[in-house]
Amino acid sequence: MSGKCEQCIVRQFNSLKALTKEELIRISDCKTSRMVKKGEVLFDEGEHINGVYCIRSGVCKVSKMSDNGRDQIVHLIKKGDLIGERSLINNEASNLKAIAVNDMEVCFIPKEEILKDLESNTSFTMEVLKNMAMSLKNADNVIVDMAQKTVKQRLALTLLYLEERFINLEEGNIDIHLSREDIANIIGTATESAIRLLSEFKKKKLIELKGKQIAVVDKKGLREIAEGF
Amino acid sequence: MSGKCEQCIVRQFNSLKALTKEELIRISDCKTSRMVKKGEVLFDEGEHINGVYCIRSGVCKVSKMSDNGRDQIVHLIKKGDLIGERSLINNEASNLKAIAVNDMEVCFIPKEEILKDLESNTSFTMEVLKNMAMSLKNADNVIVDMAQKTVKQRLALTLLYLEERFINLEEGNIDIHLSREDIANIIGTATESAIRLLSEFKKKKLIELKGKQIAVVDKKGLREIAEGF
DNA sequence: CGATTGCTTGACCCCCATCAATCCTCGTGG
DNA sequence: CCACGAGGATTGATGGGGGTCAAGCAATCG
Repeated sequence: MSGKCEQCIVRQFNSLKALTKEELIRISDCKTSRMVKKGEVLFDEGEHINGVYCIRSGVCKVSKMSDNGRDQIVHLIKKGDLIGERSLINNEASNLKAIAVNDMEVCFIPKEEILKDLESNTSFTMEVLKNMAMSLKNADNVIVDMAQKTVKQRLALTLLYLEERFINLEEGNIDIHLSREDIANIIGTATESAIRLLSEFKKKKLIELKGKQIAVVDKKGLREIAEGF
Repeated sequence: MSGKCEQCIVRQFNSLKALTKEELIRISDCKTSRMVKKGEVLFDEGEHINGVYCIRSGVCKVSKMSDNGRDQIVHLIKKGDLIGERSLINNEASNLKAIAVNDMEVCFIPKEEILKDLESNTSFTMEVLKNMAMSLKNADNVIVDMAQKTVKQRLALTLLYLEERFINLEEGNIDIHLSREDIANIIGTATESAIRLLSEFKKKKLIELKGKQIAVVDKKGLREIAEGF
């Protein structure tokens, strides 16, 4: 069922592109592939992942449960992304939960193999390091936005982000089906608040709601809102 | 004025501990030391740092300006910490500003030297990687807290954090002089709100305010507040 | 076609941002 | 040595954002 890593296009999008052909063949031999259906849990908080997932297709939401019982979504992972490096590197159980937003195909590479390459292939390690540095910078930005911006601003930011990462070029829609609750859990607010603001944005012709799909119409308008008029 | 890295205790606290004696001597020869007075800027947003700072003494607050004109403090850096790795690794200008909270003594190690060691010393690279992974996990937690917790909860968390990292064992105080505005800028709220909550905590005997110093009295009580009663 | 789940809107109220006024605490210079 | 000014700390008043509860509506599914 699973193909060969050497021929897999997906790896061009992540750190694995720094591996040599030999390393890829070795990885290919020990990896396992797996389908994850929409709504299924890829891994849960507290679980030892013991490896890295490489996403071949589909999208998953990565969240953490807060004390108040609400899930906060901290990442959206899609085709070409790696996930699980952090827990692997500091050798801890995952502090995050990953749930498929639509059907996914993922490859699992066991810990030892990745560690072997991290030890021996410097340019691979540097790639991983670069990715982490980017994620870290990104996380700092999110912290600032969460701390300083209103819910309305955060929704505008989130829509722009979703448009950028998940646009369907043919239809102009945001091409993942997130529930209103999911959206609320990205921006960190109550579902009702998110809904109300969405309909406000719609009224102002900033977005369109085609059935359940969301399409960004006025990027500039959203950007202005996100930055505070 | 500056000592030798090989003999510097501070490096035990950060990734530099993974360097060999020879590497340390080389670093020692090309590093520069510098005093930064309270309130002075170590580096600013948009600045190319071109190296890494190793903090020998003192504390600095690392912040990012939000669109609304308020500084959000995202890190507090103290003795033994390294800062600047991220910008170095992805070769970008800093997106953060660092200001000394009290007088500091810092060593600056130029970019090329660090990169040289990253390329050649795997265990050093892995140390850096581990640190990043930890920071990243931490950042995710902060995002969740910012998104989901009330200002009161965030203040309780912040006080516990400050107590843990900056306690003065003799006096039981939190041993850095942060202004009320600084504290507000950590939790992401207005100065007045922070002040009001501090005096509420004092009334409930959770903390004591000795002059400008803050001392945590009832950790358990604060923890309960932080988790939502 | 019930029934469960998700979406939407209304009503209510509390938290918190904002503006304003006062007090406190220094450092500085007369 | 004291007076004064400036910046920080504190408290009060006020209004709006957004969380929560509740009810009605649409959609999906066995």
